[in-house]
Amino acid sequence: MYNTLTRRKEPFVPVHPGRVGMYVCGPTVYKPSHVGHMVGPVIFDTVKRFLAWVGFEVKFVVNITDIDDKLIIEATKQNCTVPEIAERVTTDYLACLKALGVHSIDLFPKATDHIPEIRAMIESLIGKGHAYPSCGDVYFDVSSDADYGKLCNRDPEQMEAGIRVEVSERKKNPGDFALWKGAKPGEPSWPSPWGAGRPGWHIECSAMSFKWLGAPIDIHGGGLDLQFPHHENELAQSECHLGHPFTKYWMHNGLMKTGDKKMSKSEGNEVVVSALLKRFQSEAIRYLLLSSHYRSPIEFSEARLLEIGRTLEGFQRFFELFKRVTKASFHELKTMGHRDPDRFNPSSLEDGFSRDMVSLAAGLVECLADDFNTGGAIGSLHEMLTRLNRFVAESRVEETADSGNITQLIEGATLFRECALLLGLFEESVQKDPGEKTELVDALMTLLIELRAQSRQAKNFAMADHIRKGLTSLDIVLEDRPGGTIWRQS
RNA sequence: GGGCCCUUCGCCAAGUGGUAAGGCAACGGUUUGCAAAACCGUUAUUCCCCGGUUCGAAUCCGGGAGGGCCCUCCA
Repeated sequence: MYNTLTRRKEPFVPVHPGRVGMYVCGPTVYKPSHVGHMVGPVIFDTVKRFLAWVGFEVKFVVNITDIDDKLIIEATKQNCTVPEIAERVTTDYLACLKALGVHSIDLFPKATDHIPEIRAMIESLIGKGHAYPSCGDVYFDVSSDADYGKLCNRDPEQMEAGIRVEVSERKKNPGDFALWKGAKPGEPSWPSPWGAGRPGWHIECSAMSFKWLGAPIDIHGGGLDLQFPHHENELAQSECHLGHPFTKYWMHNGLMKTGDKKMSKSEGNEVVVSALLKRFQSEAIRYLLLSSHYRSPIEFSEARLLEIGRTLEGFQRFFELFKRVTKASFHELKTMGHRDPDRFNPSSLEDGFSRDMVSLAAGLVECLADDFNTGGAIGSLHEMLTRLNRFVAESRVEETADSGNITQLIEGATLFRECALLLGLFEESVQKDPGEKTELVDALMTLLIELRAQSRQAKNFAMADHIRKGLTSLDIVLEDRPGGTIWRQS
């Protein structure tokens, strides 16, 4: 995997054999999640799926930052309390994750539940000479850390030249950052040796990651925009506190763009997930996020989502075909759920369908093993789909219902499902716009299909085509399959 | 001023020294009464440009052009 700290790909060797601790920076919960917030969770969910499948025991933690200046401002604006905002936005965030198939996060610790740990860490940093109280605040002293800037490869002096915010009088060096912020009247606060206040922005992640994952942890992830200052500062304060490394592998995902600009709450160009989910299937959103490499920027557009919708229909049709032929539901196929080297070894098989499927699956695994190349893996998924469809066509299993072929088809589809689940795709069957399809519609369709079948039998193709064209104008497509005519809404 | 990164078919996109995956779109073919779906085939002798290294480069090095992100709000 690519490690931001070393700026190159490295073999993944966890700190403790067999176990992996992964911490990903979650949201500051002051505004509903936009699609950009989903990139990291979906990527790291996939990372965990893969690592777990390979055999590691993975603990995956995503924090919720529920106290911050932004929350205080938002609460004032909405005339409610900070916890109310935090609660509401957190609920939205969790619902979005669930919709996108992000199920692998083990814990969502909240900053406000870790004030004692945060205070203790600040005390330790002051004790070691890395931090100093100043007018009710406490700052981290950047000049006390010789390594400062190592994550982002930056020289503190050079950074001053590009500084674009006012430097507070309370700081010793312009690069110093707040560990603790004294409260102004009316602001939410907690007692501390430096006066009532709240934690600064970066300290909560350090404190929570130590508490829930220990140190050093294996993987620390987040968006590219967190690299500086958030992660640089986390790294500095953590290593000064610990006296040893904080994180072995740093992973950063690319940012989402709209119209060539970064999507962000402050740009005001964000596409809110909950609204998007009303108009597009969640699967298409997940597919979009996984279709390019996680370190690249992703351009968001509805046109692209629509295109992916067409792509997904091809998979959907296969699942329906699979059910018609095997009488089994693709979404209920039992997979192994872990790596079995024998099953991913094509050389042990004779030429043919099974061998092709295994070799495509092995290719997919190789993609994921190479810095989580989900785009390449999706390519393999498409090739597997084509191979499955080709098998159905060549074996004529739809007409013959040959039991040997059915067994092979089920095996192939099971392998495909195992691969798709590594990406979190096709987990559940997609119900297409329910409500339209009622018993009455079903009965009427059966009648029309029967009438058309009779017309065709009588060679009255004009009538048969009239029926089909009429249905087409109602967005209903008929397909004459070997086992009879089927219909679907387009 | 400094740091990081990107540029591959009409669009999206994989590929990190061994001779260009995949998707969408388009066009042929098989199939079909005709369709639909599916399958097969075609669509980049070429990877922003110019040099260099190498038996061999989209991949490495140097230079140039264009674009993005970051330098204390951000996933």
